[in-house]
Amino acid sequence: MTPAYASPAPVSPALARKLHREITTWYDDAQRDLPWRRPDCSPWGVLVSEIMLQQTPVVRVLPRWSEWMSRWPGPADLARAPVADVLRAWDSLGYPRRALRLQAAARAIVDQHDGRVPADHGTLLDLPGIGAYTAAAVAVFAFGDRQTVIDTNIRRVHARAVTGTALPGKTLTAAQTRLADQLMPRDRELSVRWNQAVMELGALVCTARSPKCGECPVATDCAWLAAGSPPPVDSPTGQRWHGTDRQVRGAVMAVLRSAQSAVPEEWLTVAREVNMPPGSDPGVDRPLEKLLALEAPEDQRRRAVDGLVSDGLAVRTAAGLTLP
DNA sequence: AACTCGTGGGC
DNA sequence: TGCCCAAGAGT
Repeated sequence: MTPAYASPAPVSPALARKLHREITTWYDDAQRDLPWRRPDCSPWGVLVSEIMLQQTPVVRVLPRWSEWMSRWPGPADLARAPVADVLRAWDSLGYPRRALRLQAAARAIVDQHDGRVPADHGTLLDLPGIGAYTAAAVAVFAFGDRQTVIDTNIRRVHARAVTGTALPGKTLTAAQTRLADQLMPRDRELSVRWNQAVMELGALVCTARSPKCGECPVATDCAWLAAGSPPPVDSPTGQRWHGTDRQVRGAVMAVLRSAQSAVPEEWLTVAREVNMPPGSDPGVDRPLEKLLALEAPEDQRRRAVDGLVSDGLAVRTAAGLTLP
């Protein structure tokens, strides 16, 4: 009986060892000098970087991470910070509830783990905002554990080099997890470098668009290249961004971050012809104009505001909306 | 399993 | 310009 699910062809130990050698050797020279990779970076610094890097490019994270770490060097520092300060420090990194969850994780670390970042994968998984990827990443990069790290870069490298497809698809499959496990070096220290190296290869060379196959250390092993670099099978187009609740939420959050005082809710929900607010609150004018310029009806704006309130990203007061 | 949740840069 | 993408998590 053939199982109903597709099982990946096993990777020969010889090929696996060749990939380990070629990619980790490449990494020794090519790796970027990122602050959260330095030996003196604390586990907390690694955790903060991993949360910020969720769906957010490295170049945008770098300055925010540095400010964040000098302001809140440890979990206890962040745990006692005002939420509004946290959301303003998050700035425009996007997905601001990550900032809320990071602070919730800091409080859990203080309350339940004596103020120290847990080293155990399962314990990390229980913290808010930490899923399978981030738990593995912290266990590996902060504590040198042997865990299989699977992010979008690693999935793409595996898809091309081993499976022979251009892109891995949107969701992580069980077959991809099995393949990643198969490819993991048995040796703990090598496995740590392997995780780092494959991720870096995906970020710098084996990129989603215009991969630099001429610079790839495993070009001669690559199943996708050998197959003639077939184009990706087109995936269903996702939701448009223009005119969505998300766009409105983002614009409202930008107003609240820049506001010195509560913002009347009508300013945030009116669709057109607003009496532009008096310039008494310098800084809000620009984000307020951007919000107003969006093509979104009032009911959508109200829905977006309600969503922010129910997510704890904003609070209603008598004077209007503010950060928590 | 399919959706939601921000933001800005590249092509 | 419009679309795709970036060290995902939670529901």
